[in-house]
Amino acid sequence: MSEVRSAFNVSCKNCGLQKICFPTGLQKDEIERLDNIVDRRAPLKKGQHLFEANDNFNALYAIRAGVVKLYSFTNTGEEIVHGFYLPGDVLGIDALGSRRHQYNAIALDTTSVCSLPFEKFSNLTDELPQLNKQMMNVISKEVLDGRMHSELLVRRNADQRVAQFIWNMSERYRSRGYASSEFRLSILHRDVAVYLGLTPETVSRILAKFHADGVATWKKKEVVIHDMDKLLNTAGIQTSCDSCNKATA
Amino acid sequence: MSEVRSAFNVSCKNCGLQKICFPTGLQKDEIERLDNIVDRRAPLKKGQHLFEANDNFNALYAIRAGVVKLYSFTNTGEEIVHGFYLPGDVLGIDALGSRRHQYNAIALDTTSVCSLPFEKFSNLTDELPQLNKQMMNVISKEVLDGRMHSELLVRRNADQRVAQFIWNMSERYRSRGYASSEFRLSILHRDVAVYLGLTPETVSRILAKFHADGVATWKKKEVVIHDMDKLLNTAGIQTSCDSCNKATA
DNA sequence: CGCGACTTTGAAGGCACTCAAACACTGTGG
DNA sequence: CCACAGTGTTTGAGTGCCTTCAAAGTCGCG
Repeated sequence: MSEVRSAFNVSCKNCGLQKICFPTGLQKDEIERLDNIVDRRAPLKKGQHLFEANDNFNALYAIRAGVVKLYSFTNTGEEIVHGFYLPGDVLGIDALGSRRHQYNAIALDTTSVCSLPFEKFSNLTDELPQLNKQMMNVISKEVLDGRMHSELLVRRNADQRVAQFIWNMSERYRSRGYASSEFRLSILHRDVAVYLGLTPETVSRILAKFHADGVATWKKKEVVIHDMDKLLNTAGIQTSCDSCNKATA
Repeated sequence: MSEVRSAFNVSCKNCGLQKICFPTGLQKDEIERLDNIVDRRAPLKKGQHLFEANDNFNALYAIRAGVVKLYSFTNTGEEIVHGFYLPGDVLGIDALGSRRHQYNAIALDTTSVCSLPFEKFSNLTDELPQLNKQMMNVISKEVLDGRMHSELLVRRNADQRVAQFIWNMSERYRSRGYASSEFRLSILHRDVAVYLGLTPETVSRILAKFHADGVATWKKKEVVIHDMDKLLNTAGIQTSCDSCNKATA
């Protein structure tokens, strides 16, 4: 526990997430300036909200540890899950335009965040071109993430959706330097189902099949990928297709 | 024809789309500076690409007249339609991070755009805070648009999707000052189907039903909404639900 | 231990897809 | 001006995937 506690208070320059988060490409003294405006609060407990829809927009949040679910509701009261945010990811982009949060952000596990008061951060981006560029990258990532989500929901069957979700999580852990074929995932199957536009029952059946087929196992928050090729195949992702996105007509 | 031609060369300060596009909130002299960097090209003919996936990112594009479809392909060669862009909308956000376009943008009709060379534009945003803010709004809109698209694809049946699409288009025309219950829509049913994650056959059947039920008619690029309440009802949109997005658990 | 929340498993049904064929519209060339 | 090809739309019949509903099973925590 003390080990975890200490991890909560690391400064940007000593943070292992530099490559993912805002400091990317910044000089040492620039990181220091960023560091100075970062507000490190006490970690959120599981079930606590980082912000809620309609809250005033005060800050961007960089996740240091844990998982956050971004969600809202339809007019009929059904939950919509927009995404899951891992260490190094940035939350709050949804409020940039209106200065009010559009969605709810809830911790799915004990979660620690770095808060970046937007006024100060905005002033800093004016002075540091590299930080401004990185801000663009972060926003751009948010846009592409949304598109990827849509892509997942269009004309992909349930098997492909679940397989792609597992693969995507694996990739995100890999890019952060963690094991990619075996990792802990504090996300309920129920939440994944909603995210993928499926029912919990369907997800359960598919995970059972994946387990039986030796593709991957997801039990009790522990994910193990047994056969990456099979997983990619099930997801409908061929690795050798460079010109797929090229316009043809 | 000469009437159309002249519309292609209007400067920002005389453009009817100020409220939608970048000039929002800018002072007269600021609009002039923006005007100076705008590159107004010859209109695109139907079927011409504004840019294609993997193209270098040179400029943002503001649509002055016409319609543009943003699309790509899955690894299996199926088309994915990300959205349709109307006059006043801004295209090219997808390339902000990587400096390469991620998707293809094709004109669905004769289309005129204002090109904003990104280097110059970027320098200008550094000098004009209001423009920078408006840039944030534009990007933010792109993010929310993506989320709305995902929302449409999750747990909404075919009827609701089509109804919501028609309503959405109607709203977009209304916000631009055009008639909202009767408008021209140069989008193929086929493209709408792909955008909504449906087949053309399904869309056709639903439009036939909407016509029979006196909800709306869409024939030969002409959309007429007969009963807005019925349409909203079919789309599953109740207008009186302020607290729907509020977190409850 | 016992409760609540989540997950698993089974059976039945419906919505949207697939396949197929006819129909309508558009532009082109004879 | 008409014939005709190409593309998009409509309509019908049959099927399959995923949902829905229901109930039992498991996990986590006070």
